[in-house]
Amino acid sequence: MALPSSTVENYLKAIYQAQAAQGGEHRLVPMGRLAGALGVVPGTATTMVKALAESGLVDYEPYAGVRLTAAGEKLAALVLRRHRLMELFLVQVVGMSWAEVHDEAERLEHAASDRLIERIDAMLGRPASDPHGDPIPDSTGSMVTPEYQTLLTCPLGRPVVLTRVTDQDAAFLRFLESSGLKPGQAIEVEARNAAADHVVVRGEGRRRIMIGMRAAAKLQVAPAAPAA
Amino acid sequence: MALPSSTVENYLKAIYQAQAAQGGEHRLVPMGRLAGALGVVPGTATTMVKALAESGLVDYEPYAGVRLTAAGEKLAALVLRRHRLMELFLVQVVGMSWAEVHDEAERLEHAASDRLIERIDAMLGRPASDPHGDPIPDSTGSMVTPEYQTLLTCPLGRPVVLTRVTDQDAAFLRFLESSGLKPGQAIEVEARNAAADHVVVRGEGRRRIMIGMRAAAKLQVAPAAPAA
DNA sequence: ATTGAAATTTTGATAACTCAAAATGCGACT
DNA sequence: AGTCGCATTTTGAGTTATCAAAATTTCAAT
Repeated sequence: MALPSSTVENYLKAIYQAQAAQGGEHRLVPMGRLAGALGVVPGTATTMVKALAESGLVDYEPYAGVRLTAAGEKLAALVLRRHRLMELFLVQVVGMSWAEVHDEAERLEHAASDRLIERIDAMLGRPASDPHGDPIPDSTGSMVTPEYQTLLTCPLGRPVVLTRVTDQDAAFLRFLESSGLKPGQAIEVEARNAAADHVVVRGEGRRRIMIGMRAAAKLQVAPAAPAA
Repeated sequence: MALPSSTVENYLKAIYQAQAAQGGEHRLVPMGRLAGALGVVPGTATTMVKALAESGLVDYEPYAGVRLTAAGEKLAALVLRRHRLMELFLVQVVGMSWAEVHDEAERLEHAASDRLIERIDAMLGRPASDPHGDPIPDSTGSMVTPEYQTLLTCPLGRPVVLTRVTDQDAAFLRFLESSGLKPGQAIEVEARNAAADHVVVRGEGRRRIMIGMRAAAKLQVAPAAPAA
C-alpha cells in the first residue's frame, strides 16, 4: 500500500476524533460533521469518503455516515501519535508556547519520517501524553485513554490534578496558560453555580479562577495523588 | 501573493542550485537539467516554468532555459534557509546523523512556519552554515558565499580546514563520516596523482585517506587558521 | 546549405482534490 | 399518509501537477 497522502491522513484523523468526541466507538460520523471539521463542502467529503471506503480504511453507509475500519483506525492513531509527539517536542525542546504548537504540528505531522518520530519519542522519554494531556499512541497505534472526570463532575472541595484539556483553540489555551491552568497543576473546585453558569476553581497558590461551564467541561481532572 | 506550493518552492530551489552549480549568476539553466534535478520529464518542467514565469518568479527563454528573477531568487534563498537551518537543527538538537538529515529536511522545509524557523535560528545561535558547510541565508534572503579552494586546487602539504562538502548523497556522506572528514576538520593534502585519479589526504590524527578526484573536487577547504 | 541528432515544446490524458449547484433521500411533523 | 426541510449525494467543472508520445526547434557537422 502506498503511503497515504496528507489529505487522507487528515480525513482519517478527523473521523477518529469525531468518533471519539461522540463517545461511541462504532457510531457513525455524519458527513456534515466531517465536512465541517475538515473545512470542505459536504459533497467533497462524500467523494473522499467513498474513496477511503474503496481502500478499506473506512466503512461508509450512504446517508448515514462513516466509521473507521481497524486498518483506518490504526493509521489514524499513528497520525495522532506523530501530531502529539511533535507538539510535546515543540514545547519541551524547541520552547514554543503551548498555545501555538497545534497548527505547527498539524503541518509537521505529515512531513516527519518514522525515524524522526522515533528519535523524538526516545528523546522525550516515551511520554504518555502531550502538552494538552492527550494520550500518545505507541508505535503500533495502540493507546490507553484514561477516563477522567471534568470540572463539572468532580467532587467539590477535594484536591485534584488537571490532567487534560480537550480544546485546541489558541485563545482558550492562552487564557488557561495565563491562569496557570496547565496539565499537571494541582487544583480544587470550590463551587459550582448553575444559575450563573460558572465554576469557581482554586488554582496555583490558591488563586481563585472563574470559568464558564462550557469551558469547565473541557478541563479534565484526576484525584490528586496522596502527598508523598 | 499566495504562498507558493511546495512544488513551486522545489522548482525555485532547484533552479537556484543549478544556477549556482554552473557558476554564472545570470546564465540560463537548460530545461533538461532542471527536469533531471527534479525527477520529472522535460515536458513537465517546461509547463511549470511557464507558470513560474507568469508569476514573475523566473525569466524563461524558450529553447534556451530559465533563470530566477530577483523575486524568485529571494524566495529560493528563503527555502534554502529553511532547509539548512532544519538540517543543522536535526543534527545538533535532535542528534540525527549527518547523512540522513537531507531527505528529512527536504520535507520539513515546506511545513515549518517562519516562527519555528526563527526559533530554531535563535536556538542555534544564528549559525552561518549548515552541517555540510553550506551557507545559511538570513531572514531577508541574503547570503554570503565564501569562495573556497577544493582538495584539487589547494596547496600541497599545507594545513587546511575542511569547510564545505558539495554533495548530499547519503552514501558519500557516510563514507566521509567514517573517514573523519567533516567540516571543521583540520586536514592536509599530501599528494595528487592524476594518473591514478586520486588525492591523498592526511586526516584526523594524520590518518591517510585516498579519495578519487571526482570526489575530491566536492570537498572545499580554507587555509588553516594560525594556531592560537 | 542540408541534414541529423538531441533538446525542447506541444498535445492529449490522467490522478487527486476541490467547489457550486442541482437532484435526491430521509425523517419529522402535522 | 403527505409534505416540508434538511442532510446528503450527484453532476459538471476547475486547479495543480504529472506523464507519454508526437511535433518542433536548434545546432553542429557535413
